[in-house]
Amino acid sequence: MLHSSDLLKKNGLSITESRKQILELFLLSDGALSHSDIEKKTSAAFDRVTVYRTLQTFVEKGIIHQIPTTDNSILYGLCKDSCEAGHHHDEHVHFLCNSCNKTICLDDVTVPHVKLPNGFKPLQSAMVVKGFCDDCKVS
Amino acid sequence: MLHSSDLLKKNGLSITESRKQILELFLLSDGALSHSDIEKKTSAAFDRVTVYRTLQTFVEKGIIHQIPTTDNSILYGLCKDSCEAGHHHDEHVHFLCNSCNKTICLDDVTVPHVKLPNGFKPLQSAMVVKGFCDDCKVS
DNA sequence: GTAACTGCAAAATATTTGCATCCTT
DNA sequence: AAGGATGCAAATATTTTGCAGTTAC
Repeated sequence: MLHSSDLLKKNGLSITESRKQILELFLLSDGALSHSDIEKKTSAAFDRVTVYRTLQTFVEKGIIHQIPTTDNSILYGLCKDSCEAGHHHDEHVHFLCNSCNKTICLDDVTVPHVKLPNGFKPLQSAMVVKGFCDDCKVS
Repeated sequence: MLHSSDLLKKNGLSITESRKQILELFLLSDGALSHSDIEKKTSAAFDRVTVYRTLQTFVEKGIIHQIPTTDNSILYGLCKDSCEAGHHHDEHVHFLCNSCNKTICLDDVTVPHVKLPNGFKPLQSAMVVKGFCDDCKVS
């Protein structure tokens, strides 16, 4: 298991309490996290501003990526190893469970290519599927 | 061309100045609009609160739909005729242009089905493709 | 006339910025 | 020791709520 300190070091970031703990949350979480999730899970141990700045830094370094949502919030998910600074490989499908409300990165499900109208040049795609996850499905 | 008053009437909404003008914006716009787009385009003729409530009403009635974004904002796009209250048919692809920054509903491009891991039950999918649109493409 | 809609005020919430202090290297 | 990261204060922005006055039907 990759430890948070290693991951920080690998990305040229200095190792601080807030970065370690916030990154640890992502490593342990099975779903994506929002800013407020992080505040709750760290019991507001860190200043709100620090959380904003830490998340921003992680996104810039390619440690986490942003997941599109239809409410006005941003969700963040851990990137796979293959992500690099400024060059996200986040073309996997995100799954949002209507029951437990977790958002899960389906790292192994890649976003399919679609045929666009003439003249449109696609560069990257994101996909969010809603439904019931494996734990919540009615079988 | 469908007129805003007809569309309001069809959805059982009373016809007011703000609803007419905001809906007109959507009918004339070639891209999706955010709350602040609407404030700008109406020159703040209406109270900010009215805009919030109008957009919410339109979403409930199925006149517009929300488009997922990775910044913390909500974009709204006009629904096709087939949308009904509480039952959106917005499974089309949304295109976000990196150059002109417009978000366009590609009504004719439906979101493809993806094979999910065992146990996941999909109900609806959303897809956003980024790139260059027809107007901005480098040819 | 009545129910629904709007605008205003204000509260609640979220985000950004500047700066002094502290911590990592 | 030096540069970067944090916390605090405060400014700014966004969203929600209650209520009184106005408008559509």
